[in-house]
Amino acid sequence: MFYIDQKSHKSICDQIIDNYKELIVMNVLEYDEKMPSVRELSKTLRVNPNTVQKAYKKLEEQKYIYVSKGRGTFVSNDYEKEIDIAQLREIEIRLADDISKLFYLGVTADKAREIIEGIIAGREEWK
Amino acid sequence: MFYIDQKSHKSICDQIIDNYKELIVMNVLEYDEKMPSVRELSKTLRVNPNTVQKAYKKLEEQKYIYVSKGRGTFVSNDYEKEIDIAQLREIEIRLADDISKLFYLGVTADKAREIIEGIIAGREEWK
DNA sequence: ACGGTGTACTATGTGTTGTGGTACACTTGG
DNA sequence: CCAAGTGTACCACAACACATAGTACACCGT
Repeated sequence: MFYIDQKSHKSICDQIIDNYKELIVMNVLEYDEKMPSVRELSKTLRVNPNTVQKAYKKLEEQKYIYVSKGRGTFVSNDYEKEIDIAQLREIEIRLADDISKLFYLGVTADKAREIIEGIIAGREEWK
Repeated sequence: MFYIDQKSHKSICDQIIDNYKELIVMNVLEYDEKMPSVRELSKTLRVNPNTVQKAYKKLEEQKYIYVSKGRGTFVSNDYEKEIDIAQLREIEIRLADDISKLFYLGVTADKAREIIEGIIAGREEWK
């Protein structure tokens, strides 16, 4: 399980979303595995049930989980099927923006490549 | 000159900051060149003078511009001298976060490299 | 029928951002 | 010298996002 960083710049809702995406994509959680209920997770993480519900709703919209009313929420594997183009564009814009900021700091193109290769390599190790 | 996107997710203040960093780093504005006054720029961009002032203040803190009280604000070139480690770390974290999101979408490591190389190459052309 | 589940809604407090307005100190040019 | 232009520093206000608090309803399985 993960924990919530109250001091983070990221909203609690986004932290829940990203942590679960990580767990699901890395297959720590398996297909059809039951998620904690909204009320239970809100107790565990000590956040408001509404915040958890908001996170679950977005995860469901993006097909990372699916819902069976009255039974609970479960891990899906539909997320693999096709890449969401709109979200991809959004991330590309943010990446371009942050890479620009590297240049503003005086980082050279090669140094930027080096930094990013380090990040990607770091992720691959765990996969 | 640039313009402000009122619909952007980025704050007006940050838009001013980033646009000027771009102009300064790309040498569109030269060393010692006079910047528009706070009041003038606020009229041009149709935003509040306080917002422009906030942006100028941050640009001055980061040595992109310097101020001569009563005379005006001018482009600096001190930004080249050394890389701000704290800011670099911040950007690295955001980059790592966005690259993670690429993985969540099902993008492979090689495809991620391709996307990022495209962004960097795009910037280099203009330099 | 009951308890656990997801869902929906309203209301409230807080923090950030942008705006509006005022005041002051400084420099330059007439 | 003085007026105009400049940066700087406040304060108050509105809008918005976020998290919280509480309530109510519908669904499912035992």
